[in-house]
Amino acid sequence: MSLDALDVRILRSIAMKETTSPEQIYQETDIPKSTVHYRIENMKKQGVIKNGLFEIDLQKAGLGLTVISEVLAEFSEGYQKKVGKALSEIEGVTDVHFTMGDTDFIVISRLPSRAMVEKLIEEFEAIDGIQRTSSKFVITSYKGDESVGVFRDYSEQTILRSHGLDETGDAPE
Amino acid sequence: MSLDALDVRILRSIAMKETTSPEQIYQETDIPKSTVHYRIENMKKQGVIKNGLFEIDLQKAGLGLTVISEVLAEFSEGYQKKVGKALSEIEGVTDVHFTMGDTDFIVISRLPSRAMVEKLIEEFEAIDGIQRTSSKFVITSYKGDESVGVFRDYSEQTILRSHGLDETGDAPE
DNA sequence: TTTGAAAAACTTATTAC
DNA sequence: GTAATAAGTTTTTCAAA
Repeated sequence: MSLDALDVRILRSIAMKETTSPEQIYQETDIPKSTVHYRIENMKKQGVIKNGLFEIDLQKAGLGLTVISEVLAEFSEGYQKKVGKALSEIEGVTDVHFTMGDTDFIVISRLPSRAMVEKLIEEFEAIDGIQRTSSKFVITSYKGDESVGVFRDYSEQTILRSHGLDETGDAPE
Repeated sequence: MSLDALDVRILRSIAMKETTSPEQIYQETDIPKSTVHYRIENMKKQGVIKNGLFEIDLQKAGLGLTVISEVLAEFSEGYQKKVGKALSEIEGVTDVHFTMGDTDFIVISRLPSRAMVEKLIEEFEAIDGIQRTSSKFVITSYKGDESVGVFRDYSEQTILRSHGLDETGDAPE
């Protein structure tokens, strides 16, 4: 199953406006209620949308690659908050935990493809105060592999590309 | 803000039946629709429930302690799946990722209190094939500190106790 | 705070384009 | 895939306890 531009716009709207109401999704996206309804039912059938709370299956939504990173930052007054926020804003990052001990941050990211990992690491290292990062790939997630809010964490473009589509929703030539 | 027995039953029902519909919650819990509605509105006002998709604020729900554990397991045929499942079933565990590299599993748990950490580690180490674990506390989560499904991961008892209540929902003598 | 019943709002199905 | 409408359900409100 592959999502198209309409699906992605609907899923993003669900995540951004935090609603599942066809009426509200219509107001946000201008996609007619009846179409919204039709698409959502389809995505349910195909397992992309998992329940009445509209949890998203990350695999099926094209975000099947999970990366766990340890991020070491240098100490300076108030650095923790600044770095924490900067990490949170990187596309694909879904969890940022500041921990006790020598590692500082544990960051979890969901990406469409291996190609985006390099970009992710670069963005980590571009943050002022970050000293060192160490990332590992997740092979299988036995728990915690769905999410309600992920679509907040990506541009429409990124998701479309992960399904082999350009911004219009057509396959690029 | 503190949840009571009714709130907890409603939140669990939302997580288990995967719905936010007052009608369905009523069928599961026997709490009248209008009461369900009243309680949900209250929890929204207080920030326990965060949006139309009913994401739960873990802090406010009494699950504010996050623990990240590395779990090293010994290799044997098919051990990965067995251990992954066993880890997933431990109360409080919300994420289990099997990774490339020497660490094997990264496990994330949400707990009501420090008192439950010891129990958690014991349960890890009781699993057949687990060699070594290393856990750290999360001090602040800059992202990823809400969840739709958490209430699936606890018994009603555990949540009630974390709010200083016994199984009837009354404060114990 | 709880509740049952009434009113209001919304979703879903249907039809035609 | 869209649009409009009608039918069916559901949520939400409300006044009383």
